[in-house]
Amino acid sequence: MARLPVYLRALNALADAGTATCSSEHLASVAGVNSAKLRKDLSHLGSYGTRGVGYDVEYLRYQIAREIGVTQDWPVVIVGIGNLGQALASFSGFRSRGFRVVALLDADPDRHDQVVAGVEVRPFDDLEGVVRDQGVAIGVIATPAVAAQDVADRMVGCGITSILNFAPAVLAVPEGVDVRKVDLSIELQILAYHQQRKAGVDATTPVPTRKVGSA
Amino acid sequence: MARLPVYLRALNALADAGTATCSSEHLASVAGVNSAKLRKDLSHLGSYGTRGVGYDVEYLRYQIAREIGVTQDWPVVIVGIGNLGQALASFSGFRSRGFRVVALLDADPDRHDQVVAGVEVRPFDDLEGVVRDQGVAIGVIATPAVAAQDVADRMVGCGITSILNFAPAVLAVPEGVDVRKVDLSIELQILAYHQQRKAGVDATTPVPTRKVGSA
DNA sequence: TAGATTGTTAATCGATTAACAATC
DNA sequence: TAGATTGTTAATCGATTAACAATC
Repeated sequence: MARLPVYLRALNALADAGTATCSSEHLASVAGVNSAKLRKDLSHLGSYGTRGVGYDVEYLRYQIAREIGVTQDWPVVIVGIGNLGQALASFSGFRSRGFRVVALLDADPDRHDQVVAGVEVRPFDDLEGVVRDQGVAIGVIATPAVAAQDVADRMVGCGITSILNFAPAVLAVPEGVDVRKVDLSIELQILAYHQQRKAGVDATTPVPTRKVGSA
Repeated sequence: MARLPVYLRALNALADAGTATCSSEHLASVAGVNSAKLRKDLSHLGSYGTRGVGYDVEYLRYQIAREIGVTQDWPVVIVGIGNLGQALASFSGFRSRGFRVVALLDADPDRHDQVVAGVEVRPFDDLEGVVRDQGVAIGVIATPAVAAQDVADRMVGCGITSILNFAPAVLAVPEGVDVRKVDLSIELQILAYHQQRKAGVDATTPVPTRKVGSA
C-alpha cells in the first residue's frame, strides 16, 4: 500500500513531538488523509489499535516500518552521478529512512575517483560486482534518458528487481521487476495544467494545420 | 488529467522518430497505457482523431500541449539551492518542456552571487520582487523540511498558486493553491515494500512492547 | 456504566476496460 | 465496398467514505 510510508512519516513526526498515543482522527489529520481510510489501511496490517483509546505511536510506527520493510537497511546503488545523481547521493534522508547508498557508478571515466558524500564514484562496469558483493536489490537511475534502458537492462541482468527511475524515459522491464518513476517535467506540467485553468488563459498561438486525411 | 504529459512525451518520441500518424494502439503502447483508456482520455479534449486512420502526431501533440498549457513558457522560481536545488536548476528538461527558471533563491548569504546554470543565486527576500516582475505562478521548494512551510507561506503570500515541493514535509496551504510533492524516501520505501514481499523476508528483529492499555 | 474510538460493513463514487456502433 | 480505427457506451472493478456495531 503506497500510503504506508506517509503514515510512517506522520508517526515519526508525532513521536518527535513527544506524542505517545493518537487517535485515527489525529494521525489522519497529520498525514493529510481521511480517518476512515486510515483505519481501513491499518486494519489490513492487523489490529494494532485499542478501541476507545487509539494507537500507541511507537508500537504502530514499528509495525508499519516492519510491514514496509525498513526495519533493516536496504543497500542501494545509484547509476549516473551528474547533478541529480550527486544530489541523491548527498541526500541524508535515505540513510535515516532505511536505505544505504553502497555505490555510485558512472560510465564517464572523468567522474571516476571523484568522491560524493563520502562515496567514491566507480565505473559502471563495476555494477555486477557491487550488486553481488553487497546484495543490492534496489537500483536508482539518474542518467540521461538515452542511457536509461541500457542501465535498466544491466541492472535486471544482475538480479536487481526494484528500480527508481529519474530519467525521462519509459523503461521496458521483465515481469516481476518493479519500476517507479520520478519525472520532474511531468510534475511541473501537471501544475501548469491546473494553473492554466485557474488563470483562465486562452492560448492564442497559431494552430498547426491538420495533416491526417489530407495529403 | 495527470496522464496528458505522459501522452505528450510519447508523441514527442514518435515525432522524433519521424512517425506522422499513429493509432491509439500504437500511441498507447509507447505511453505504456491501455488503448481504451487513451482514447477515452483524448475524447475529453475533443475529437482529434480520424476513424479508420488514427491520429496525426504533430496535430495531436499541439492540441495536448495547448490543453496542458505548455505552448508558452512558464516562469518558475526555485527556492533552496543546495544539492537538489542546483540539480533542478541545471536540469535542461525544464526549458524544452515549457518552463523557464527565472530565479534561484536561498536564505543562506554564503550561496548568494554563486551562479548555477547561468542564473545567479539571490537572497530569499527577493521572492516578492521576482514574482511580481516576472509574473511567476509556479514555485519549486528544495529547502530542508523545517524551512518548507515558511517558504510556502511566503510564496502563497505573493500570489504563487502552484507549488512543487521536494522537502519531506506536509505543507498546509489555502484553498486554491495546488501542491505536488516529490518525496524520494517515500518512493524508495514503496519499492522496499514490494521488494520485501518478493524476497519473502520475515523480520526477526525484536518487537517493542505494546504500551497502550498498560502503564 | 458512559464515553470514546476502533475495525468493519455497506453504500457510494470514480476509474478502468471490453465491446461495438459510427465512420473514415 | 471492405478494412481499420475512433469515440462512446455499458459493464466491471477497485477505491473511498459514511455509518455503526464491537469493545476498550
